Formats: sequence, C-alpha cells, structure tokens
Amino acid sequence: MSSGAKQTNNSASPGKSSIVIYRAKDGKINLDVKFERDTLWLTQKQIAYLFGTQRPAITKHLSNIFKSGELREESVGSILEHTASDGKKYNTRFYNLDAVISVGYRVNSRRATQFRIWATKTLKDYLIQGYAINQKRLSQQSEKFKELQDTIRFIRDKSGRPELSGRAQELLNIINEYSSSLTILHQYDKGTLASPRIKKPQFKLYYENSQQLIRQIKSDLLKKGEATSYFGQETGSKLKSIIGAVYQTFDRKELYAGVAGKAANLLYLIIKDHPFVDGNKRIGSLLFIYFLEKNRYLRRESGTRKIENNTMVALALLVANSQPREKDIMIKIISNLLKD
DNA sequence: CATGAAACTCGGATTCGGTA
DNA sequence: TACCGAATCCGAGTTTCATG
Repeated sequence: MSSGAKQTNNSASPGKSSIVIYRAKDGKINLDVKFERDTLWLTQKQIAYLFGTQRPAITKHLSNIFKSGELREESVGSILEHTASDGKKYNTRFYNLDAVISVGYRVNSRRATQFRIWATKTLKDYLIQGYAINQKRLSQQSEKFKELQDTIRFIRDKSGRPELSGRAQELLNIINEYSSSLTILHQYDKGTLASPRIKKPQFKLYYENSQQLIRQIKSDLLKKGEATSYFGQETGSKLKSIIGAVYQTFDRKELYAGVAGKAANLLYLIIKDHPFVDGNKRIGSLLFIYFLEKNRYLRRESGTRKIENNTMVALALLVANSQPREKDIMIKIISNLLKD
C-alpha cells in the first residue's frame, strides 16, 4: 500500500487549499478541500469521488448515519457558499472529517477499503505518537516566541538612534506600536487570547466599488508617472473572491465579524494572493484604509489616525514578507493595531 | 447545480428443505 | 445427521425524479 497523507498548499486564499488525500494504486486523487474550524469539509459529490462511488450512495449512508445516531447532523454538517463547476454560487451542504470517515467505513469499494486501511493506520499512529509530537511542537513554538521577543526588545532599545532612517525607522515604528500588545501576542500563542470588542461594520465594500476606486487611483498615479499600465490590472477573478472571503459566512454567521477582522483579512489577502499584475501592496493598503475610514474606524476620538502612512508601508511589507503559516499572527497584529 | 428519496438491480450471506 | 442447491434476505449501488 503506497497510500500516505500528502498535503500540497498552493493557494493562499482563505479556507481553501488543494489537497491530495492519499495515493492509491489507481493514481492520486485531487480534491479542492475547504478548511474551516480546524477540520476539512466536503460535499456529497466530493465524498463520492473520494470513495469512487456515486453521489446518491453517499446521501443514503449519511442519512443512515444520522438515523442511527452515530453522528449528529448539526455538528458534522454545515451549509456554505460553494462555487460550482458552472461558475455560479450555491448554498451547499458540506460534511466534515468525522462524517467523511463514517461514510468511508460503510462504502464498499476498493478505494474505500484502501481508505479504511489508511485511516485506521493513521488514527493509530496519531494515538500512539500524537501526544509526543504535540509536546515537541509546543516547546518549539514557545522558543520561537522568546526569540521574537528578544529581537523586538533589541531593536526597540536601539530605535532612538538617529542613523536609523527610512524603511528601518518605519519598521521600528510598527514594532513600537505593537510592542505594548506583546502580552496579547503571548496570550495568543498560548491560545487564551480574548477577542477584542467587536465593532460591526456599517459600510460594506463591494467589488464594483473597489474597481472604481482602483481606476481612480490609477489615473492619478499614471499622471504622476508612479504607475505602469499593469497597475491594478486584475489577474483572473481573485479580487472578487477576496472580497467574498472577507464577507464569507459560516453557519449563517459571518466568519470575520468586526471591522478590524474584515480589514485585516482584506489587507492580508490582497497582498498575499496577488490579485493584480502590479500594485498589490499599494492597492491592498488603499482598500484597507478606505474600508476603515468609511467604517469610521481609522481614527481615534482625537482625530489622529491609528495607522499612519509610514506604519502602513511597514505593515504592507511585513505582510508581504510573512510566511503563509504566519497568517493568523499577522491578522492578530493588524487587528490589535486597530484597537483604540 | 445540489439534495433527498423512491424504485429498482445486484451480489453475498443466511435459511430452508429435500435427499442420501 | 450431513450435505447441497434453491429460496430468501439484506446491504450497497444505480437510475430517476421532484424539489430547492
């Protein structure tokens, strides 16, 4: 049996990545898998494909699983927006890993047999090794965090020096601005971070809305000779899906409820997902600021901006240079900068 | 396009009944 | 009683259709 879990992450879009579940003798299986709430989610069609059977068989198994009380439909199923093969969006029911495994133990096909063998072995490995691995990972993380803290302290101590200028100074500003929330960061690392108070957005950003704004800024920049014709030119429909992602719902609740969360994700996704040929950082920052301003969330009561231009530049650079696995922490940093 | 369900097919397992 | 083939049952799959 050559089956092994293999995950390839080749897209930075939210909650979506390409995954190769396992290699069977009849070749590899490619599925676009949604990741939400620490688990994966598949449609009936995808489950059928995974196990090499037809969709109605999955429907029947699922209904038997729920009827027998093996699983509760409310806890393993969720209705999510799904872009179908015709390009349109539908509210589709997705089933999580628990449901997929339960179905896998009922389906009678060669592929399902291989899946059962793989799942049983993997689960056993997890049970035996999981504890040790988890311990190791945790201690590594806390070491990394210490390192980061030391570096920040070092840079901050030297930040008064006049010879530091330009970009370095900007980076120092951002570190200074969020150094006070290091404890928050630390709490986050330990998984105990309390969510900041959430302000509901009054203003909604639309795709057309954004395009218009980009056209405007482009013509300004062209006049000043600060942009090429590639500035703001979209590659595919990424911008549209990013805006969709920011307003994505899960269980009829918005995934990123507050203004800060939405803004942070907007900035992160535009910079990381490269929806434009040129100008991703600038447009990301622009839409970020625009979105905050329109929602009356950019300024303190005194009228000063929570994020100044130089901080904005540094923030964009920081995001651009971050690793994909650091997404959560980047979002947290941005959100915390927006706190009063 | 996606889902749920009814009606039907198929194949394996079990039960039944006749025979040596 | 032991054995074997026919009848029956049951789970899993497919086709098809109504509905959202």
